[in-house]
Amino acid sequence: MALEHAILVSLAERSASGYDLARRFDASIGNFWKASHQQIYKVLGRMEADGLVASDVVPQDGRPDKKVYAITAAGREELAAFSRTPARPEALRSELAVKLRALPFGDRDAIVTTVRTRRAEHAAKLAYYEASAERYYPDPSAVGDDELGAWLVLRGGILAETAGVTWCDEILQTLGER
Amino acid sequence: MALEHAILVSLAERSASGYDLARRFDASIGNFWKASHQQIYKVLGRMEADGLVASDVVPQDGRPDKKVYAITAAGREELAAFSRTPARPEALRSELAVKLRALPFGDRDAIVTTVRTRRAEHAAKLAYYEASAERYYPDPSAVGDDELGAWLVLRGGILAETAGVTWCDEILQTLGER
DNA sequence: CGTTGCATTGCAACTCGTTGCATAGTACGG
DNA sequence: CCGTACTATGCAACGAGTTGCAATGCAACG
Repeated sequence: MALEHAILVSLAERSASGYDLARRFDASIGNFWKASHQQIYKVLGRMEADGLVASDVVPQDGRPDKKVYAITAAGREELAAFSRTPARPEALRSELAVKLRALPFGDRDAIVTTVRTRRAEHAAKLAYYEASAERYYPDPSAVGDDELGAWLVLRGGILAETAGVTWCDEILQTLGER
Repeated sequence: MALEHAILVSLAERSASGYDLARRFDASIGNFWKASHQQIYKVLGRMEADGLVASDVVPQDGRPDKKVYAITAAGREELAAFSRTPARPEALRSELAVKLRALPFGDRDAIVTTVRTRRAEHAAKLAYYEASAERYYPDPSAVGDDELGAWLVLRGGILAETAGVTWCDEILQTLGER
């Protein structure tokens, strides 16, 4: 389970409440690892029971209390141990691929529409990633050592989304020709 | 749930037993949608109860009996309906990305080793896809209409694996320089 | 003859993640 | 004043998928 480790990374960078984490997952970290707030609360509870994180209730005025979580020494150890385990090959699951193979048995126009939508999604993410890169790392050779991971992940996102756009274009062109 | 639909596609192309399906998923279809044999048997059972597939026990000599599944009319309808529904955005999950963000808190050398392994996996898959393309579709402009889906999926695999290799190379180069 | 491996089906227990719902106070626009 | 939206936490039920195990019989290897 890598959600646990994604949370540990996020908390190692900065302590946060479950709510904060959910928003971070919606933004930066969620670009490569999605999680709903329910899942985050659930996992945080177990992680606290396991001693990987510790919480501190912070009262606020005008708002509900916050439970701010911080990573513990055991959590840092777990994170280091995680970095030492080899990543197992990722199971890729492409619903679009299933739909494409369903071409002879399905509705061609509907599938084309789906591909167009998918293309737009890839293009939007790509634009977002490129804007982030431009904004935070205008000079790639000057990226600090502690930002290196984030920068490389961003690069991965750009490469993946570019490939996604290219694929969709190829599909649309091929299907358009026939 | 798209496993159901991947099975329907596979059975629409040709009837098969659960065991056969598991092997197909290990080979062609599994390149974009993995499934274990247990999962396949479970889903097949439910699909039969739902009337999407029908089974026929075929005795064999020297081997256990086979339960050969065929798609039903209702199954074909379901497949057509599936092709009409828009695919929802895929949640990408990259364990490698989590490890990269863990760089400042983990073991750099171990992460580099992981990336090397991952690069080799991407390269192997890419070589396999390219060999398949060369073998089955030597002339892309001559791909038949009924093979179109499979061909486009193969192209998607090639694009994705190429992007994976490129990403790994970038990571290794960047980390090697520092 | 024993072991390993293939062919074939399946169950049980578990983890991971999703969906839907509940609660509760504050703030803001119409 | 009413509805909507944001901050904040969480439970319950379900569905999807993994891991581990079991059974049976044949073939091939050593």
